[in-house]
Amino acid sequence: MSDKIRVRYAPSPTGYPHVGNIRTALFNWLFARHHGGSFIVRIEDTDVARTVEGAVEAILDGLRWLGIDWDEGPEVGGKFGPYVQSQRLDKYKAAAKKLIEQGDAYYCYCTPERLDEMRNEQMKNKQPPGYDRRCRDLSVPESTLKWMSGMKRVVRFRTPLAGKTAFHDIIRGDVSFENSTIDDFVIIKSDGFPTYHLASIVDDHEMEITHVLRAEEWLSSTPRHLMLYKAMGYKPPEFAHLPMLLGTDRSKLSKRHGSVSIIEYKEQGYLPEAMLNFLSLLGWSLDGKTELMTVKEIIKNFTLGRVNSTGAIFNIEKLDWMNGVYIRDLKIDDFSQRVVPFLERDLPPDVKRPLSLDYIKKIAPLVQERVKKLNEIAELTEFFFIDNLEYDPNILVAKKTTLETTKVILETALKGLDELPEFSEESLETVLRPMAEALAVKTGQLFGTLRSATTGSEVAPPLFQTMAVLGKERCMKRIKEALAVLDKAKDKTAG
RNA sequence: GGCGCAUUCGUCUAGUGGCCUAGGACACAUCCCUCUCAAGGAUGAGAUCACGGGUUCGAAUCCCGUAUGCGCUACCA
Repeated sequence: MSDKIRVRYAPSPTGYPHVGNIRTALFNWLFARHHGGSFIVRIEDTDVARTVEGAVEAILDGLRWLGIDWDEGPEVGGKFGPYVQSQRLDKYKAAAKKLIEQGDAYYCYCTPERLDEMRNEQMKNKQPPGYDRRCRDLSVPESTLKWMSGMKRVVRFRTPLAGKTAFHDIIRGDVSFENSTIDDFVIIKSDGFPTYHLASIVDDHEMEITHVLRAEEWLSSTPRHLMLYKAMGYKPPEFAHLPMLLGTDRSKLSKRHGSVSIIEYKEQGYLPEAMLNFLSLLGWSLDGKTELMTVKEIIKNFTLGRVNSTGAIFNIEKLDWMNGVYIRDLKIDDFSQRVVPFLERDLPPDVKRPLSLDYIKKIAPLVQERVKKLNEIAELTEFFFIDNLEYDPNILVAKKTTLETTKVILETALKGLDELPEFSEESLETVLRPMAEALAVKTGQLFGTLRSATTGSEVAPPLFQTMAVLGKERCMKRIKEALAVLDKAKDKTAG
């Protein structure tokens, strides 16, 4: 590995950026950065029918969000460009032409219908499905005649009928396949576009890729790629097939397992640094003990030797925990700023926008250690932003107290607060704690009732801090409203 | 069906022949702290290392077989 390492991430823009895919990108990037090599992004848009508009942008956004930067590729260019396969068709055509001329590939005129029929027949007879090589030995005149008559054709690779194709996978060790189990696969489709097999080997060669790190699902097609490298006279790169990301049922992670797009995780309020840390631990480990690491530390320690070969279930509970750790670790100003877009998005529409950053900075410390995801914050802090609380009288009355005592509690508190010269966490505590004793109720009962009155909820951040942020005026107003609600409830029970 | 890869607590993993009566983390349980919720601290439960054979003085670790899971088997990547 003394030569400069060059790796690539080659997504196909057929939809949202899947986390499994992004994990592959991450491992490539970590590997490149660890070794001081280059990380290249190449768009593999050779399937015209499945290409989705906006997918490229979404994929690049996902990478940018995580802080994965690329040295060559879309937007940044590079000396091996273009980095979009649909703009490199001439290269694949030239490669196919060379293969045909050498006798390593041939035109096939079989129709999709015929191939379908053939496969069904093979399945019915419990034969391994595969192309029956009908066009393999078509003579040049025969082929030309079919072409002139307007028949569609593809180009297939002439797979050796015997022998073995063996290679060394960095993660899995020595792997070998019988050539007889590999059929004559298509390299150029009838629309003139190459298949992945041809396009990737041509590009990997031209872009001087030294290591191909991709998901395990590609392991079985590696012998095809090796055959192509050999036929083209190219030196193949090293291969490392990464373990796959699995859903909870151990099948390949997909939409039906829940959120799979990296963008969805961003929108739910996962921190990119937490996501990156978590993803890096799916199939790789430092020592089995160290789990919380900065990107720098991960890069410093990332080696293929510590990548394991077993598929990993995407365990969202652990991600949630880790995200909570990262949230708690944030400096308060940083945390406040990250919270802003989530509050802007999630708070009720009648809350006036734009929100005040100064006000958010006061609220933020109260919830920072209470959330695992940023999208939980709006619900937790809504009472700081809305004008009118809706009280459930039941939550105002603390456990083991009566409606009457509750009224006394609120009235006493109201008086006590009114006399407070200064409305701060400390002053509130000094006046409220003795008040419980004077009222002969437990602090929990007093604080609970006040919490419900000032926040409208039984669960909220610590009382004194919360009230201090709310301010004297709002607290008093809310306590009065609570009292009114209590009166109404009393009338109802009486009447 | 064929071919390939994989198999350590529910989950992510450590382990590369003796340090393993298998370690860490998440989740879970109990307790402590406590104005609720969190956070934090402590403790605990949880794995006959898929199974069966070998090799070896000694195996989670090496070999073989079986089972199971997953992947591929497209003019998708």
